[in-house]
Amino acid sequence: MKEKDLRRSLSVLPIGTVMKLTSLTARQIRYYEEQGLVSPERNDGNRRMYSLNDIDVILEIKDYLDEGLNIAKIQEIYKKRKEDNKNNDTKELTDQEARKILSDELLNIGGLNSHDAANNSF
DNA sequence: CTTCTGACA
DNA sequence: TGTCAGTA
Repeated sequence: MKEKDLRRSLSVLPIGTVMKLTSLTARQIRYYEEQGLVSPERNDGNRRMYSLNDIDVILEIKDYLDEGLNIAKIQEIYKKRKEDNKNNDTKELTDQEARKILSDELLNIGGLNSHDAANNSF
């Protein structure tokens, strides 16, 4: 599985492709990099080259944003996720661990929704 | 033509 | 965020 992982980490997509794949504007994509959420390489002429991994991350960012999270929250989530990866560096994620990470992220989302006062209807 | 940085409404 | 300017 390392071959695919390596390929997935190859930065070969110009920002124009990322725009089409994520339905985001170049402005937003660059902004997310500014916030440290993605780290595209800089090949020729100082141009950003994204990897499939980056696409995945950006898509996730878009999802979180859609759920009402701000950049700060997303940064926290990724920071926590990084620490989690440090914890189990040599072994694969068990289903339980994956669940824990996901629920933890969802917890972060739910605990900070200030825009859904209407949700009190249940 | 496509992308980059900085800046302003 | 959108968008314009001046480059590379």
